[in-house]
Order: sequence, then C-alpha cells, then structure tokens
Amino acid sequence: MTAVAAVKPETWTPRQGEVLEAALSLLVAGGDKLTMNGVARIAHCSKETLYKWFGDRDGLLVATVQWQAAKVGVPRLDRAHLDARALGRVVEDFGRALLSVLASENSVALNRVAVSHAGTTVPDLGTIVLQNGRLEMGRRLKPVLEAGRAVGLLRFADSEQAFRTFFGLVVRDVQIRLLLGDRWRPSEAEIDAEAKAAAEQFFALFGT
Amino acid sequence: MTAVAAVKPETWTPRQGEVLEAALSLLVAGGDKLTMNGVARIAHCSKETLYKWFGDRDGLLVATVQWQAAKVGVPRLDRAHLDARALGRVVEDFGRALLSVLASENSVALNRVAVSHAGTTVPDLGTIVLQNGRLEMGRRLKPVLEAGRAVGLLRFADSEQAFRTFFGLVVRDVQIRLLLGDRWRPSEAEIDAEAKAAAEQFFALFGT
DNA sequence: CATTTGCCGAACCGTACGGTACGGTACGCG
DNA sequence: CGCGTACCGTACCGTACGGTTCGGCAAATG
Repeated sequence: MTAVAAVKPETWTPRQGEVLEAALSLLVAGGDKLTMNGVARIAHCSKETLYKWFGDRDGLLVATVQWQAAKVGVPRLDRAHLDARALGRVVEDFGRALLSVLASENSVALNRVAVSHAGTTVPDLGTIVLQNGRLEMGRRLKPVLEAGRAVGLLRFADSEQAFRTFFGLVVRDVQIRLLLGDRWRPSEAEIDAEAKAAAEQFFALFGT
Repeated sequence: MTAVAAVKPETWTPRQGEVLEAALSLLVAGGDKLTMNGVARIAHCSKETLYKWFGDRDGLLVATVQWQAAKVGVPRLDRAHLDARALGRVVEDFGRALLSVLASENSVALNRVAVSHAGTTVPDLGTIVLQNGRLEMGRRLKPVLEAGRAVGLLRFADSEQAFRTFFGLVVRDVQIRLLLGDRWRPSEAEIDAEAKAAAEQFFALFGT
C-alpha cells in the first residue's frame, strides 16, 4: 500500500482563510485565473505575504485545495441499530451527499485543477484530492456496508468492490460531464431522485 | 438541444499526421510538455509550418484531440438476430471496449487536457471530447438497448437513463482515479472481469 | 520616543513561451 | 534555366507571470 499521505491539519489564521477563500474564488472563476498577482489583488494583500505564508504558487494551490477539502462535511454515519430501513436511509443519504458535493462549483473547479496538475510533473494535487475525495468516501461507507453484511442485510465478497459499484451507480457520468464543461447541472430534485435510484439499484444487486 | 458541434472531418496529409502524432506523444508525456517549440523540435518541422497548418496553439490542440478521437474504433454493433445471448455479448463487449479506451494512456492524457481547457475560457476541447467520448458512446449503444427492449429482453423507461446506469456500472471510479493520477492501471484481465460483472449487473437491473 | 515586527503596494527581474520574421534548401514547372 | 512554392532551422520580439526587493506605514513592544 502506498504511504497514505497524511493530510496536514495545517491550521490557518482567519486572515489567511480570507486569502484562501479569494484564491478559491479565482479557481472557480477559471483555473487559469489563479495568478499570484490576481490573488494578491482581490485579497488585498501583498505578494510578499503570499510567498511568506505559502512558499510558492504550488504551496498556495495545495493550501487552497486542502482548505476546500476541509470544508466538505462527510455525512454522519450512525452505526446504531441497523435494520433494513436505517441502512437504506444511510446509503441513500450518503449517495445524495456525494452527488451534491461532486456537482458543486467548488468541487468541479477543484477537481479540474487537480486533474490538470496530475498531468504535469509534481503529482501533488491529484493525490490530495484523491485522498480527500474518492478514497475518503470509501473509508467512510465501507464500515457501514460491512456492518450491513454482518447483520445479513447485504451480501458481497469484497467491500471495496461493493463500494466501487455503489460509487458508479451514484456518480454515473455526472462528474466527467461536469469536468468536461457540459453546460448542465443536476437540480436538487434530480440529485435526490438519482440518489434514491442508486440506493435502490444497489440493494437490488447486493441486498438479501 | 445544444447545436451538435459538427465534428469536422478535417483530413490531414501524412506529414501532418506525423506532426499530430508527435504532439500526441508530448501530450501523453505531460500536459505541459506540449509547447510549439517542443512539437517543432521532435516533429522536425518549423514553427512557421505549425502556425501555417494549425493557426495557433489552440488549433494544434484541437487538431490533436480530433486526430486521436478519430482513431478510437467504436465497437461494431450487429443488430441482427437479437436473442438474449447475443445481446449479452454485445453489451459486455461494449463495456470492455469502453473500459479499454478510458484506461489507455492516450485517453487519459486527452481527457486531462480537455478538462484543463474546460476550466478556462474558450470551452472548446471539453465539448469535443464530450461529443466524441461519452455522448458518442450513448448514441452507439442506445439503439441496441432499445432493440433489446423491443424484443422484450430489457425493461426500462428511458434509454438515456439506462445507458447512464450502464456507464456507471462499467466505469465506476476508474476514470476519475486515472485522471487524478492514481498509480494503478487495470490489467487486461481486470478489464475483462469488470466488463463481465458490469454486464451481469446491468441485466440484473434491467433484464426481464 | 526608539525599535522591531508584520504587512501593504509597487516596482523590478528573469524566464518561458506564443507568435513572427528571415535566410537557406529542395523540388516541381514553364 | 529561372521562378515559385513549400518547408526547415533559427533568431528574434512581446508579454505574462512567478518570484524578489524595497520603501513606507501602523501597531505592538520596551
């Protein structure tokens, strides 16, 4: 197993948070808009301060990505009494939260810059996003699936494979289309419907 | 419906093909490696020629993307006698081909640059890749699914939704992980197994 | 008050890269 | 042969941006 890049807590002051928020807004406005001059301008700080705080442009990028990653709340997974109804709710809620995050502007912008970065040298951001995104999701849901299996509500051989299938059922083509700039965003209602359908299909495949 | 960006046939001479191949190799080597100087150097041509043929850097990028897109062969879909066995084979083969393409180095590099491009102004490459990738796949498979429904082998309300679910079952997290630079590539055997599993699950959900 | 610290704003530097210009060569054609 | 065309190789230009430096200011510190 590759050494899990420990996600630095890296706590920032409120003022630094403002700067990171400014960087994030530039990232959302357009990946190529995030220049040191640009951030300094809209954050009303000097470039010297940026370099003092974040080292270099990559450092600022990494900090921005972690700043946003720290904001996404992963759904609370209550492992108390697991009956079929409770498990269904948890899985469905999880899918809904996942879809909501992936379809958000911030997430799309973040994943865009991470994908771009992964295509170059310095394979940094891709790993970070992968750890805080897809892999973290797996770490959260898999215990629930295994608990469901333990009480006989689910049947599968490998929880990793089961989770990957659930991921596919939920995300389908949404993320790649958004990353490629398809002008289309799922509405709240659509996200809800898709999460419901995905949960239903998941139980059709793995339920007992 | 958005005007379907007509994919220009845009036929190139063999020499121009060599240049595009060189550009493609640079793209695979690293998205930021594709510079006009770089292409001119390894393609043994002058920058003046590049600008004459392709206009500017974006033109070269677009031509390279279309050049690669034109090379991916979509699986032949034989709509003759549709019994359950034949339909199963077609769907499974389609999934296998889709996974193979998405996991290939060229496709990953191409989607990376398209995603990067989609994050900027000039939303060009993203649209092209979307049209030749995800959307073209749907256009190919949906008639088959509908034929399967017509003869009573499949049951679904909307072929677009059915295809999107199939897409999710096949691709799962493979594409996003590769785009984010996860060091992991599915082997031939894994692709085969995943395609088989996806087809099986698809029929479990939509078969009669 | 003097000094240090932290930050702002702006000027500045070096470089990489997109784009252009120019000299040189090979080849087809009247 | 003379001319045009197409191309190569290279030098060159302009600019944008990452990164550094510096003067100034305000607040904390002693």
